Amino acid sequence: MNMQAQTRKGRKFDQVINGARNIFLSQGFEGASVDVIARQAGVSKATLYSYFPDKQALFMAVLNQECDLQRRAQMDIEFLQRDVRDALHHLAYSMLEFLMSDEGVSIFRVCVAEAQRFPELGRAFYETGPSTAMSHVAGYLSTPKVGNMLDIDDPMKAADLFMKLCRGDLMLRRLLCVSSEATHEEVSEAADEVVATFMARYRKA
Amino acid sequence: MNMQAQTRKGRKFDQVINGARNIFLSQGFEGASVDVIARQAGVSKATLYSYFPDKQALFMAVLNQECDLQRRAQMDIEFLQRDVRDALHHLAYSMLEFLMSDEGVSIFRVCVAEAQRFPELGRAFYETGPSTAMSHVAGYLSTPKVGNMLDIDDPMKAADLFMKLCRGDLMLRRLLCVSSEATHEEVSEAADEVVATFMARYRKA
DNA sequence: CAAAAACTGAACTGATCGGTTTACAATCAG
DNA sequence: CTGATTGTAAACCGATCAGTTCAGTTTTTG
Repeated sequence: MNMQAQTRKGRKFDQVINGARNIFLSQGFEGASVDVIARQAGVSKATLYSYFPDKQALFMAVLNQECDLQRRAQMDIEFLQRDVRDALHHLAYSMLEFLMSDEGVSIFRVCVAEAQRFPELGRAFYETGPSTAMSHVAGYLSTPKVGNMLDIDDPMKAADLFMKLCRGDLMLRRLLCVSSEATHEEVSEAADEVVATFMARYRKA
Repeated sequence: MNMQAQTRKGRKFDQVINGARNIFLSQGFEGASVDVIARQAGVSKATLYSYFPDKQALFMAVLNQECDLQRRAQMDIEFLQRDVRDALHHLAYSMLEFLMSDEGVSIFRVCVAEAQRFPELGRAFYETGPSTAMSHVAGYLSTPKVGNMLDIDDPMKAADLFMKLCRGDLMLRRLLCVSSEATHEEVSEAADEVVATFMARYRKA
């Protein structure tokens, strides 16, 4: 039997979560009405409430799932066997691509907006998102291959710098809806700048 | 007569704006109820509605005022007659202090949260806040005094870097309510790091 | 002091919200 | 087929919300 997960508690579970995801990420918590979520999910309100005790629980479930997605998305950073400069560029590029995507911007926006109302949420997002990403980068920066090329005393601090460099004006403009999705060229150029600055800061004396 | 400004249209105008500011900045737009705002302002709801046609107009008025404050706060960055390294440190420190303050975090949070719902808002905040700040920094970086010390080809790009360096993990943790207000030591240390990285990137060849 | 302007408090409207209930239909397991 | 599970649609509840109204009080002004 391969239906142990699908039929866990009802057929429409995924519909509910996905519908809620769409609405919450675009409207925020207060802005999203349960009726609209149910309609978007193609599900009756009663069904929705048979899965989740209340709106808040549904919200947290959506964000938790999103945090898991974030976590998994960072796993493919591991194949960094190449030249250090190339690897850093690849790292910066894929990080920028996620940060600038509609999905990345939406999640970040919602988490920042609701962090006060839902204290656990902000922490959970930080841990599964930026924090683990930073750890991964720090891990790579501790590699002997990198050590041969750059003079990094504090890998965590260096990883923080690397991520700072990725969150520039480009991302700010997206968060504030000043500009829409960036072109591949803009992103690649930004990644170049990240690498240039990072290597300048940690070049061997 | 010194009451030309106080009595412009009614005595309670400032009370209304200040009350609304408190509630909007801490609760967001949807989360703030007009009754609560009126109570916080020490004013009747009827009075509030005699000043502003609706909740949205009040919200925009508050944020516009806040943008003006931001603009004015950056004017005192001008006294930069000292040593370049000192000036950059001073710049970074005061910028970090604002970014990390309760006020700075609240404004940023609300603007990011409501940028989709109020398209003008995101742009207005970006222009009066980060954008003008960046221009000011770029202006300073174009100074001959700086030119003697550093090799800056594109001042705007350099200013973007400078500001990126200020928005690090420290600020992210505040936005997501992972940690509360930072100590002066942390801020000063962060400012050191900003200057070190910036000067490494743009050192004379 | 007197008239005008500003303000109050409370009641009220109509809409929307989160959440529940009910009476019924579809699906599925044995 | 049968009976239990799962889902639906719509009405419904109490609360809250933005915004209005109004009769009466306070403040300003001349």
